Amino acid sequence: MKPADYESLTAAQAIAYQQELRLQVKIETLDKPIRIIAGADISFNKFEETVYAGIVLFKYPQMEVIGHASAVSSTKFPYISGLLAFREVPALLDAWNKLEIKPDLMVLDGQGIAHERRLGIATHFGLITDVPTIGSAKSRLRGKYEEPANELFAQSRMYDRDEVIGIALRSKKNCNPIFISPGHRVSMAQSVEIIKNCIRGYRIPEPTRQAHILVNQIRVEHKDKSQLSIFGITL
DNA sequence: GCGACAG
DNA sequence: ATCTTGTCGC
Repeated sequence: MKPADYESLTAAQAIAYQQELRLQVKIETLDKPIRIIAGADISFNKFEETVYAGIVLFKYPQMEVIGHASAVSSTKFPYISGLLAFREVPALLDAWNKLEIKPDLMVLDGQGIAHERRLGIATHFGLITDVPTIGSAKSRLRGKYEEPANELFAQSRMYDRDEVIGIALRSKKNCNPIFISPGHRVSMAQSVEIIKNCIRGYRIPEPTRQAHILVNQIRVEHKDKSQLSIFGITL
């Protein structure tokens, strides 16, 4: 199954595919050094099928931006909780293929294994590109956890039954926690350490924060361009 | 049946 | 996710 064919899947088929992919997920220690890290995100206008995907590259752990790539794509797959990857991965893959340099690890906006079938978007993307990934979500999808103390980097485990599927991390004091989980080919402990190293005074870690800024401005520019054409203005 | 529900 | 001004708290 190719990401380009996700559009034709029904929700039931998508779930069945996740059950297949689940068997290939590797949550293990990454022993290769991380020199380049990337952040990825998607933006779109409500009610429209166009999606804007972007990936930003950073030197790690300095976190200096060293490059980026983006792609404008289209999808008919609706947003369904638990099936986010089928809507966003195809566009992200387009941006990924345009990348001059491939990162050693990528941070995605969403869950890794902190998912009902352990197949959040970060896990899904890592699996099909064979790149180590980490999921950094702004809200919880799955798992019970206790509120982390209101101190920088306070954390608490997220449980699904007896399994630890993620960590609720206070990335900034007086802000709600973010939810970290390994996506593919990295461990839980590494995932949290790496994300902590990516925090630069904001609640959202730099990789996804910068990727979000990138795709948002691309979307707005694209919107301005289509608005101008309505008025018959050409540039 | 009811509540929950990444982006 | 996106639409949006002010506003309350650290």
